[in-house]
Amino acid sequence: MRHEVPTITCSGCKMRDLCMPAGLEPNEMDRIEEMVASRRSVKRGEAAFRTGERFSNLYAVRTGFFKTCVTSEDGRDQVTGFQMAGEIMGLDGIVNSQHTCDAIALEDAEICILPFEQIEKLSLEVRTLQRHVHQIMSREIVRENGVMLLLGSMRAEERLAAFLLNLTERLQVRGFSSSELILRMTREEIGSYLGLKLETISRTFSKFVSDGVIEVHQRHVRILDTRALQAIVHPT
Amino acid sequence: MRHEVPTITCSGCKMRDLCMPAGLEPNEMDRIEEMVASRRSVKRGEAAFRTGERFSNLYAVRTGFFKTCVTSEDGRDQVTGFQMAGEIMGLDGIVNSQHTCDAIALEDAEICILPFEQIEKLSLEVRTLQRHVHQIMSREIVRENGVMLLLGSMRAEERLAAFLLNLTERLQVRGFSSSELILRMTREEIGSYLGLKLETISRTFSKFVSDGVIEVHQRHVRILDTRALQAIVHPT
DNA sequence: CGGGACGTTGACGGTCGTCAAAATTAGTGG
DNA sequence: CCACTAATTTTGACGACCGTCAACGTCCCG
Repeated sequence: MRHEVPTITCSGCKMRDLCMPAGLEPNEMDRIEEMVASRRSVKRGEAAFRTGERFSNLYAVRTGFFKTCVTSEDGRDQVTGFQMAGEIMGLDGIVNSQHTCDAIALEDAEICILPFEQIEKLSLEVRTLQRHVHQIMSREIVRENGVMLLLGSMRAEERLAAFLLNLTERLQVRGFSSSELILRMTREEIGSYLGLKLETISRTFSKFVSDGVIEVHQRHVRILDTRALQAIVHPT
Repeated sequence: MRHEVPTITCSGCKMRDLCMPAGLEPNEMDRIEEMVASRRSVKRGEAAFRTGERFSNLYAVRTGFFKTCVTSEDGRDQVTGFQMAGEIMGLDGIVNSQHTCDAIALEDAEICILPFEQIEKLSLEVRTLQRHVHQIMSREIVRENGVMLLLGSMRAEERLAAFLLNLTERLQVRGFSSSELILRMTREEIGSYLGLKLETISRTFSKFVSDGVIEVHQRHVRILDTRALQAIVHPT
C-alpha cells in the first residue's frame, strides 16, 4: 500500500535550508543524499507512523501537513503538534525503539524517510550533521516547553491567539503570507492541541471576528490586526 | 561564589546506572570521566543556570532536587519539570546556545558539569555515548508529550494523582519507598507544573486524605492506596 | 442530490480561579 | 535558644471561564 519513490535529492529540495544542516561540503551533501533513501506519499488521514510501531526512521515532511497525537491508556488523546514542510517527525521513537505517538497526514503529503541508523553512523563522521541532529531535538524540547506554558497558564483567547501567530510565523518562513492562512485541521484538533473543546475554539474565533481582529471563512483565516493578536497573547 | 570540586569519578557514583550509558568498555569509561570536568554545589534557591545564560554545559543532578521553569514575556511562569538524582538538565540550551529556562535547586544540591563540546567530540568516537545522548533527548521529548496530555485533558484530581505516581515511581527506581515521600516543592510549584492554582492543590490533597487514599503531614506524603490513585488517573 | 463530517450558537452547570482570613511552619536575627 | 516576621498552607465563599448538551446550519464528497 505504501508508495515509495526511490531516488531524490536534498540539494534540489526547496525545504533544504529548513531541513538540512547549512554549510555542508559538497561531498558531505552527497553522503547525506545517499542516506535519504526514499520518499513516501501519505494520503490524507493515513499515518506516517503509529504508536507501538517499531522505530527505525525519522521523517521529514516534504509537502503537506501532519498532526502528531498521543493517546492515554483510558483513550483520551492529545494533539502534541502540527508539522509542516521541512519539519522532522519521529524523535519520540528513539528512546525505546518504538513510536509513542501517531503522525497523521491532515492532507495528502510526502515525507522523506531518514533511516536513523544511518543518521547515527553518518553523524559520527560529519560533525555538521551531528550538531544538526542535536539542534533538532533541542528545538523540539524548547517548543514543548512553550506549549506547556500555554497549556498551564493561558486562557482560551490567549491560547488561540498564540496558536494563530505561531502558525503564521512558520508559514512566513516558508514564503507564505503572514496575514492569510488555510487551516488544515479541524476545530476539534485545534482544541485538542490547545487543551480546549471544539465549541470553545469556535466561540473564540467568533469573538475575534466580532472584535475585528481576524476574518474567518471556513478554514480560511485572514489576520486583520496582528498587533491585537499579540496583545491578546501578552496582556500587559 | 561557585564551589567547584575538580576530581570525581562516574564509576564510583551511585547514580551511574541512571546517568551514564551501560555497557561501556573500561577505557571508554575513563574517557567519559575525563570529560566530567567537575562538580558544583548549588544551594537551595540558587540556579544551576538561568534563562538567557550562554549554554555550554549539560548538568547531571548528583544529589538534591531541582525545578526547571520557563517565563513568558509578560511574566507568567511555568514549572516544566522536577529533576532528581541521575537526571540531566540543560538540553533546552543546545539549539540556540542559550538557556531558555531556569534550573533552581529546591534543596542544597550537587551537580556534575558536562561540557557539551566535549560530549559532542567524544560521542563521535564512542557510539554508546552517542546513542545515550540521543536517548536522553528523546526521553525528554516523550516526557513532555506526557505532560501535554496531562495539561490538555486531565482534571485536577487526575493531574495530582498522576503527579504523585510519577514521583514515587522515580523515587522507587532510586531505592526509596514507593509509598512514602517528602515533597521538595511548594504547593504553588506543584500547581504551576500541573496548570493549577495552589489552593486547588491544597484542596485536592485534602480530598485525597478524606478519601483515605493518602496521608499528608506538611510535605510528608504517605500513599495508602496506590490502586485508588491509579484509578483516579485512568477512570474506566 | 443526499448523507455525514464539520462548524456555529445558545442555555446551563461544574470545575477551578479569585479573594480573603486564619492557622501553621520556616527562617532570621538578637 | 527564643522571639518575631515572612512564607506557606488550609479553608470558605463566590464567581468566571469553559465544558456539556442540544439543535441547527454548512460544506464536502461520493
